[in-house]
Amino acid sequence: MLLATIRDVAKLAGVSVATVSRVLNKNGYVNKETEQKVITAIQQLQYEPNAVARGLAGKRTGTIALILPDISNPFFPEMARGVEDVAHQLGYTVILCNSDDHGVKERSYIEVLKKKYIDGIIFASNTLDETDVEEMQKNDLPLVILDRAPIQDTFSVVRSKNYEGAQLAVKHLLEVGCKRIAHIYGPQEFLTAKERMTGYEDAVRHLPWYSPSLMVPGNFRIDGGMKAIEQLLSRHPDVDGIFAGNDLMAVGALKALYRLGKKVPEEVAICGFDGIALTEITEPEITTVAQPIYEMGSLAAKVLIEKITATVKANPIHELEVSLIRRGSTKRGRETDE
Amino acid sequence: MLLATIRDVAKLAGVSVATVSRVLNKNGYVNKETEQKVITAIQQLQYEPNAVARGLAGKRTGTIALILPDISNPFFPEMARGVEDVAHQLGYTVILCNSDDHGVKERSYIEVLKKKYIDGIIFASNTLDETDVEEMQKNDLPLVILDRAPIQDTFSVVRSKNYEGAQLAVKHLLEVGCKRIAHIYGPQEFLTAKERMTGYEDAVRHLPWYSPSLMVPGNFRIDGGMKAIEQLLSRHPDVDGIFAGNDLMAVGALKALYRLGKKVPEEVAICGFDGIALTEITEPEITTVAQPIYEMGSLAAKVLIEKITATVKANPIHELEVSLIRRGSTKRGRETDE
DNA sequence: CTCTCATGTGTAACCGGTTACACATTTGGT
DNA sequence: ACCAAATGTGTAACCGGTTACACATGAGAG
Repeated sequence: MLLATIRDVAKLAGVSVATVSRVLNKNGYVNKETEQKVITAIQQLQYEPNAVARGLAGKRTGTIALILPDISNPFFPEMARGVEDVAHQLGYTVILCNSDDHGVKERSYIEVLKKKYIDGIIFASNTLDETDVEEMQKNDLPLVILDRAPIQDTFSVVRSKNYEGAQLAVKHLLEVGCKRIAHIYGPQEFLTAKERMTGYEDAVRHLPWYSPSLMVPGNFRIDGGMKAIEQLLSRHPDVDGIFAGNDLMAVGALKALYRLGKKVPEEVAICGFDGIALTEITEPEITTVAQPIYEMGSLAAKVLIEKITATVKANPIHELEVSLIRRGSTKRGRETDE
Repeated sequence: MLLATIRDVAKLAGVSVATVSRVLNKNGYVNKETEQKVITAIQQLQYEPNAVARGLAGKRTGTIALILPDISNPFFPEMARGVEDVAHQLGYTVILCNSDDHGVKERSYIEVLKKKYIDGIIFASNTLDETDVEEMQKNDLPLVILDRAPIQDTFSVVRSKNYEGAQLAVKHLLEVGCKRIAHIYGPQEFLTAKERMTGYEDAVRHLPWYSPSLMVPGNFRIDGGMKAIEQLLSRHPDVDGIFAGNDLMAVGALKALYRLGKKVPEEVAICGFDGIALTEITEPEITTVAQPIYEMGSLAAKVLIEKITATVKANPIHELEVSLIRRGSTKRGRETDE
């Protein structure tokens, strides 16, 4: 059975295709009675407008793209879910792209996406630079970027309070009685990693025990957290609190400490950052500064679709709150607990 | 700057659009010299064929859809990654859909996807029934289904050996000295859960200690695993081996046992199923029967795209091997270890 | 009693490709 | 030398929508 076209509907309703199109898109003038005839014809034929033809004629495909480093990194599925939920709700469809934070791959995706008349892109990937952004701007492709600084007002940004979150983490570790708090920082090409590190530094630099060597690098992955702990403990065996730049490294830290026979939280307390589900499956569960990951995704989608449909182009910056989730990895006697 | 069209290229090369199209699609006869002129013109204009127009004219959009229950369920990101990698490599784009295993949502996605001239669908979601499949067949939408029985030869199936895997798990638990092995089974509407349960039953039913009450239901999630353990241990305090129907429930079992003060693996050994990354972050790490999750995704994409491009429609059934990954949760003295 | 403007509808061009068909011109087999 | 098949290329219809523009009607303003 072949699908009905707008011309079939027009014929059956005894009107022109233009009128049918007006009914469909609710624009232009249409007489109430005429409209009813058209609606009846549409129902009779079970007519569904062809999205591809629509895309070609109207330059709108109802499709957005989500470019992220790697969907199998546990941070992103929840964000992707947020994006997809909102998009679906608003009648959009989401294309998934894994860039591996690799500029070439990212650009090749953008090429394809432009050819497909994508309506907009959400970038949760970190590679593209100013030039790329300008390039997009020229094609006036609406753009929302996650975890970037709002350097330009030409694109919208969704991020959360990394600096404040880091301070929250340190403050909490101090409260539970830590006397020497180290930080495992992420790759400095990520703004998030940088900001969290600065937050840590500003929170501890005035304290008597502070030393720059308490900061060790990690790669934002589990193995990076493990290596960091080995390195750290050989340098500072007396460390009793760890603020990891993200949750995966916190998991790694926990693992490494366990293998070294250090008790968590009794001997060393750990606090992560991100609030991914993984932090609830370890034993003890890991205290973390949670970003509203799902909301970051859903908000990004909302903002993007607003940009797509809006006539005036605003480029708001959304900075979301983070919150400390206290769990076993920092639970000590001295804490006045709930 | 407006993008060049095929007519611009034709004009510049001094040929007709048909010829340009022939060069583009490498079909029909084209003289070598003519071809060269066209190629030069394409490069000069930086011409990129418009995918939407192509879709409208040729009924091929180079887009496939992946319908899964929930991308934030840790089983699926890796599979999605497999799908996307292959798709991207073969020049296809992937649309992501979360069905929540909800029939209505699934069908609403299918509606939209048909309108968008999607080339094919990979189903990792379990809701659609015979009628739906036939419906797809009528629209001759290529289909690949994961984890379904090969009841019909009208669609392709990718699955792995659940029954054999379950037997593998039980055999391993016996080998490490378990004397009484329980099974936490998943929701029986999932074929996978059913097959794993049958595998377990067939492996233990002849053993002296066997009792049907050693099988307790779980929901394939962490909390389900925890509840199952509580229920199980009150019924059979002497259980010393757990075969969980999937890894999430194995994680839950581990958590619950830890809280009840049972030592893993010394007092109770645990084996999961799936091979998701989560099993490596707990302490001890969890032994599991690993499915080749990434490969299931990449194979599904390969099969689907083959179906899309092939003229003759075969509907192969691919049943992948599973493998036991031995980890801490079943490591006991008596095991002859590597 | 005109004139203007809001309302209502149809025609046909257009979006940017693919491809059926027509029309050469070679090639090669007998 | 003759004719069928292979090679090469162009014209124009088509995919299924959107929309600019033309045209008609009726109402309210001056």
